[in-house]
Parts: sequence; C-alpha cells; structure tokens
Amino acid sequence: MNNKNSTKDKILDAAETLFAERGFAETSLRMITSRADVNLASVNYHFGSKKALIQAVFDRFFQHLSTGFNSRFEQLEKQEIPPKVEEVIAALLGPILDIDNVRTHGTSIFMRLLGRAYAETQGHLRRFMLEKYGYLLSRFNKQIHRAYPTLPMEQLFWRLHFMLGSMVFTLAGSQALQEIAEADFKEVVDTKALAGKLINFLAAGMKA
Amino acid sequence: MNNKNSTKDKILDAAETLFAERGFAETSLRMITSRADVNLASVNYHFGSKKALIQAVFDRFFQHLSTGFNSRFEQLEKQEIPPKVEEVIAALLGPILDIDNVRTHGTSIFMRLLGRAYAETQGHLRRFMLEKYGYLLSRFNKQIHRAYPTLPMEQLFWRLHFMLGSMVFTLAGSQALQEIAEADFKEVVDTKALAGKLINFLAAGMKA
DNA sequence: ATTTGATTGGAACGTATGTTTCAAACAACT
DNA sequence: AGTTGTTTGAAACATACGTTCCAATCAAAT
Repeated sequence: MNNKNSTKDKILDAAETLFAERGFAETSLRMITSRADVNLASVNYHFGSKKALIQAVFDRFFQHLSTGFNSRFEQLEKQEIPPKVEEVIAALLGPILDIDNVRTHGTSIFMRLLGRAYAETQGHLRRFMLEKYGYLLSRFNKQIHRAYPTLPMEQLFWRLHFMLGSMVFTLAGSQALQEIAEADFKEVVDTKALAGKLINFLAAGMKA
Repeated sequence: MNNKNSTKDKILDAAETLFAERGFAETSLRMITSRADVNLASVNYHFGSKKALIQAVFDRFFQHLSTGFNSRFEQLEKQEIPPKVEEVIAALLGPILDIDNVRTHGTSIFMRLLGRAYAETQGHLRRFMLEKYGYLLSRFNKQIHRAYPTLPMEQLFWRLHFMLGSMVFTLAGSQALQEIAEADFKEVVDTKALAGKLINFLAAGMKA
C-alpha cells in the first residue's frame, strides 16, 4: 500500500517539491502527475481533492517530525534541573534539521512549505496545522519558562513568534544564502554550523 | 492623470489590498475591477498585464518607503559618533511603520505583500526588489559595523538575514498576532509597542 | 480459470481565468 | 461645431484548471 514507489507516494514526492518551489495555487495537478509519471485522475482517486493533497503533504512531514519533537521534549521535561534557553531552541530546531538525513534538502523544502502555509490567508492550512501541532508550542513555552522564569508570558509570546520568523525565513532560503556567503566570504558554512549561529542569535534575543 | 480617484489609482488601491489579503494567484482581475468599480478591460489598458500590475503595486509602495529610508540613513551617516545598534535597526523599521500614518493597516498590508513576494519563487518579483533595494542593505551593514566594529562581516551577514526573517514574518502577521495576544493576555499592543519589542529582541541577537 | 475489488488510463465536462476586440463615450483643442 | 486622441463598456476569445466518468487493466482470492 505505502511502498516507496506506489502511486500515492510518487504523487506526494512530486507535489511536495513543486508546492515548495512554486506555491500551491501556481502548481497544477497536471504538473504534479506528469512529474510523478502517473495518471491525472489518480490524485482525486487517492486523495479526493487538491486541497486534501496539500494537507497530506504536510501530514507526512509532520509525522516525520513529531517523533523527533516528542523524544527531545520528553528528555527536557524529565530533567530535574532547568534547561538552558539554547537547549530548548535546539530541541525545536534539531528534528527539523534531521530531515536532511532522510532527504536531500528536506529541511529547506519543508521550511518553504511552512512559509507558504503561513502566507495562506485562506487559512484552512493554518488552522489545520495549529490544530494538529499547537500542543508543541505550549510545551516549548513551558520549557522556555523553566529556563528563564522571570520573562513575562506576554513577552515570551512575542519572542516566540520573532524566533519562528527567523527560523522559517533562514532555513527556507538556506541554500541560496549559503551560496552567497560562500562566494562573498570564501567560507563554507554547512547547515549544522548555520543552526549554531541561528541558535546563538535567537537565544540572545530570548534572554534580552 | 494620477488623481486620487483616477481609474489607475482605484485599481492600484483595490489590487494592493486584495493581493495582501489573498495572494497574487488567488486574486483575479475580476475581483480587483469589481472592488475598484471599474471595467475589467481597464487593467490591461492601463497596466498591460496582471504581472505588470503586481509590479506597479510594489513600485508605489517602495516610492513611499525610499524617501523615508534615505532621510534616516543620511542622518545616521552624517553623525560623528557611531550609532547604537538599536538606532540602526530603528532606521530600517521606522519608515515601514510610518506607512500607518498614511494608510490604515498600511504596515501589515505591505508586509504581507513583502512576505508573499519573498515566497514567490517564480522570482521575477524578488529580482525586481533586490535590484531596486539592494543598495539599502550595504548602507545598513555599514552602520551596523560602525555600531559594533568587532563583529566579523560574515557574522553580520547571517544575523542580517535572521533579522529580516523576524521582521517580515512578524509584521506580516501582526494583525492576527495582536488579536491573539489581546485575547490571551488582555493587553492591547499597538504597532509602535510591538516594534519596540522587536527592536529589543533583534538588537540583543545582533550583539550576541 | 473465474470472479471480485481495487487501480489506472484516456477523455470529457463545466467553470474561471487573463486577454483581446471593437464600438461607444468622453475630453481637449482648433 | 467638428475633429482627434484617449478612455471606457460589453462581449467574446482561447486556454488552463479541478473534477468526473467509465471502460480497461491488474491483483488476489476462490
């Protein structure tokens, strides 16, 4: 049913790349099916509609991510001593970077999708994601609060969103930025090093 | 020719709002012309094509902005004593917030447009903007370097992009976020106060 | 070997889009 | 008043889209 080269997975693979590259509305089902080398009708057969396909693409990503999030946050939660701010941010960022171990450039594709979902004001995607993964934010907030108890919750709320912006924006364009940096500074920066820089920046902002 | 209520301006007004609210592909010319109360054909008559209309919308916004940027950065550049990091960031953020003085909800509309333009990987918009406003980044870098001379240029490059991500994302979703914050914390946060929080966060990250 | 249910293929449907056409209305100037 | 160039209006155009239909094919179980 869910082999690596089943029609369903071929559609998901093609759709995920095209959605990230071109956007949801700008990607037609015909582009997807011709890239996946399957019949046009198979999208509606397997997924029901284009909207359902979009949600399925996100669903697959989040299934990869949630195991990573769960194990990292469980580890933080069972610790007696409060974590450092850097560690909490790393718990959020780590699983996202791990996608690259499974797929090439998986992180940037996912972040681009996330950025596009965020821009969607039609909003069915935002609601869908918040519904499924809102619990993550409250777990994150709890840990930040342990790491930095004097920060008012209202400040935390805003800084969380400042942080998300940096993460999505940077990781979505990471390929392009890495190339520019390499050309300008003759210094190769891999994604792991980039994440370190990002965590430093964000942790300082959180602790401001 | 360019009266406030000329057909051309009515189209631009309607298009700018709808593009920000719904996105470029999701906004049809018929929506624009019916909201602007003009004939459908007038878009192609005055602008040539939908793509050209999109660029015209951005052009008008950037004309407002560039005068603000120029005056603020000239002021920084002529100062003998180095500016503070916060001041440099404020010079970038200030003109954007000033749009609210001209239009209601102008900032969030513009930032949403910016966010969408960034998401557009078709890319003709990104190139168009970088071409027109790339010079701003080097002026910004120079001033940050004056404020914080020991920061290596390569670090500055990355932190600049971390910062842009926060700015675009936060301001693009500022309406929605302000509503959530108001509901959750019973505390009204106007855009000016939000900008202050954002500058604090970003300056701390810059100085990390 | 036959039957049954799931999947695929090819074609068509209805609808919405950006663009074009061309006549009517308007404006400015002689 | 008449002419000329610009702008509007209503309709049609070609195209691309998501979706649906139904026959052909396939896989597995009897």
